[in-house]
Amino acid sequence: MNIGNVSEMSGLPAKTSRYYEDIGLVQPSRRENGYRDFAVQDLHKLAFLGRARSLGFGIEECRTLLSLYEDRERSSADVKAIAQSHLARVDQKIEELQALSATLRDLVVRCHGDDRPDCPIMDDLTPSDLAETRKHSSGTTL
Amino acid sequence: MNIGNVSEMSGLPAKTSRYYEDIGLVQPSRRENGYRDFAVQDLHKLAFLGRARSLGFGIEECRTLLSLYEDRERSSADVKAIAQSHLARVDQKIEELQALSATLRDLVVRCHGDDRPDCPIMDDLTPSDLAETRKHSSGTTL
DNA sequence: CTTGACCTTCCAGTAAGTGGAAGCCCTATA
DNA sequence: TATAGGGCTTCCACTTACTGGAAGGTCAAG
Repeated sequence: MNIGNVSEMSGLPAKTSRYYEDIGLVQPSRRENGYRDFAVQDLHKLAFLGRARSLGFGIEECRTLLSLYEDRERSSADVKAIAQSHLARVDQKIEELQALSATLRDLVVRCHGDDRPDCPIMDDLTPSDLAETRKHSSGTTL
Repeated sequence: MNIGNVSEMSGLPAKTSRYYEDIGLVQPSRRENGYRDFAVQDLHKLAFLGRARSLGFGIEECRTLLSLYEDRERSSADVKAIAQSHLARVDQKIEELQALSATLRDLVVRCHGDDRPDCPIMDDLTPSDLAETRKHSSGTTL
């Protein structure tokens, strides 16, 4: 199967399938002309990866999930543990964003939003206490 | 003021201040020995940037906010518009993550999590309908 | 034979920094 | 005065998970 068909059937862009080969998630064989020749199993793997990625699993988690996926003997506990830790990260991120949303909403409500320079958003961004220690929690990834 | 002091007082790592100089957010002067010499205004700007970043504003938004911050004549409407559009993105992201959380939670609950290979998470990740079109919404940024 | 679609590789760029190496500069102490 | 340390400099590479694009080979149709 050519990469174009795989792309169509898996929903992944061709570039992504090539990238997944680069990082060793799939190993399609090659034809004499150099074209990749994807087996049905590769297609399944790619579709699996697409689903897992759309659920927010990171690439390395996907790699683990994929090895579990291929292991007919794997325990469901292994899979569950990964999903649970991912869920915890997602929920944590939601909390952070909700706090952020509340702050922004408050700022936006308090800002009259006319052509006067006076603005509570700016006031809030302008710190009086410069030595305050702030955590850069916005950098947390999923 | 040396970069170390600025780092301490602004809460930003020294590397970040250098990076912000690289991308033109601050322009500290230099001493004869090549050391950066930050003025109090630079310190204020960096602290402002730290706050704005921790509220999730992107660098380019920060650049705009900073120019508004420096413009004593700017209208609060300009600032409000940026904050509002950012708030909308944050809220959108929260919704996406909540949907994700619900899906993951459901999967985790349904998985018995023992040493049997049978696992609803895997089943769910294994698509029966390969031609289904899925959006890769997980890639949305704030 | 040519056109156009499809395939290949490689390079570069994204966001926003972070880590590390090599090498000055400055100050204090033995 | 020599040296040790800490702070400062630049530059390069790495991070995540791709995506865009250029240059060029392959294939099927007209």
